[in-house]
Amino acid sequence: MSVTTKRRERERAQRHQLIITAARELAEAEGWEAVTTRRLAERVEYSQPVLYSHFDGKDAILRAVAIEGFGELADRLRRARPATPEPSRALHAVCGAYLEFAAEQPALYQAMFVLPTDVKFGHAETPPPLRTAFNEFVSCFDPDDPRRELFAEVTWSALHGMVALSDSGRIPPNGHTERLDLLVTQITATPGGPATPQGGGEGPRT
Amino acid sequence: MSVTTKRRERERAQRHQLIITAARELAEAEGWEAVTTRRLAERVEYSQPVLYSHFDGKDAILRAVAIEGFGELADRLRRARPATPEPSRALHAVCGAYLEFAAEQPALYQAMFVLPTDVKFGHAETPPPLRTAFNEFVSCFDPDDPRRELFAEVTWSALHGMVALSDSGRIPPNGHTERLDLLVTQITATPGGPATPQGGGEGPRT
DNA sequence: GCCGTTTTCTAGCGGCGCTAGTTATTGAAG
DNA sequence: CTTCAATAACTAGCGCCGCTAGAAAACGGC
Repeated sequence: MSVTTKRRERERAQRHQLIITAARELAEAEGWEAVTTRRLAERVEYSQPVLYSHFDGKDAILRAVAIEGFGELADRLRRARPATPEPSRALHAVCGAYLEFAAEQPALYQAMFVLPTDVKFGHAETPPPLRTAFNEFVSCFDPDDPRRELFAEVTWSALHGMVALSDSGRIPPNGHTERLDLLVTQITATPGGPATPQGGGEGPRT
Repeated sequence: MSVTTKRRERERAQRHQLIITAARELAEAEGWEAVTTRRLAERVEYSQPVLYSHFDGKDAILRAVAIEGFGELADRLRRARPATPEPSRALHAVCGAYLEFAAEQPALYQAMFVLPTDVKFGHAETPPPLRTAFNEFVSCFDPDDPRRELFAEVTWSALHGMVALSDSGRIPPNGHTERLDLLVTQITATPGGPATPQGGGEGPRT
């Protein structure tokens, strides 16, 4: 392999990343509906078919953006979760970081969790960063609780619901702090409570 | 106004509904991405421009479908919530009905809560059925609790998160029963648990 | 039976994702 | 230094999209 070939491959890799970044920036600036192959090509200063020499199609570009996002989210959540033994605080920190991430980069979040995708979740071929991100939630719960994954799922669902609903204008975003606080309080609460002794098998059984 | 004019208006109203129903059925059968104005026109056996004499555009048709859905959801939730004083059971019933609704008619649900919309939520001009539906959640909580709306918001968010994530293949749908049970248990739990009577202002103020 | 209004249709615009076929570029052999 | 096969990039175009202008048809009132 000649030295020039090497250079070409390097340039090609750079352009690959350039496309991803351009798509992401364009989406963040004007929304995903503005990200067309024509506009994207114009932005990277190449013709349209060049995109198809790097990706299988528009969906693949979107997927690449999403995967990039998974890594960044995982980093962020890991940094947020302090090595505190107190579960409530750790969970609050992780959930807060999640909401921040979604609020700061709504288009990226959409690519990851809203737009149709064929990225496998909870599967064998799930992107490792995605698993890592989810595990940050799991790690906030008691390691001895066999239901900690379930707790993580419900927590994540609630957060995603908040993000999705506020992002599409279905709930006002200013109540997020209160919702976050309430969510964490309730998810870490012990059922039964002082005032409501609903027998032993509280809740309709799992 | 002549009698024939009346007939024409009646027929026109029927066609209006026909378009909405056709859009809904087509979406439910093949997904919203398959609902194009051309296919829709073909289905109602009129030419494409006729759609635009009934609606301002494709978005308006979608909005009409969503509003129809709000009414049906409100009915469903109202029927589900029994006149039980026990909050946990009522909430479980309403949440269960919500998830059923979403699972049975995923495309309708998407039109209501996922696809971009300009329907006003939590506003003055919010469609009444939508308010009604949301109030079914609110009514599950203690009328004396000033935070019952907040509780309803968080509950709804969590449900929506479950629906959205499972609908797009991001969490497996078979865990829904467990997630529902856990959500209701936690949301109706008293924070602090049996051992921690949390004084008056539990949680970081609202 | 005619005419103005209203309704409906045909045809087409610009833009979409994507691709076939052609041109330009380039590294290496003669 | 020239020539040539291979590679890279482009132009042009396909079928589809949402939407609309202008023609054609249907129809009520006289």
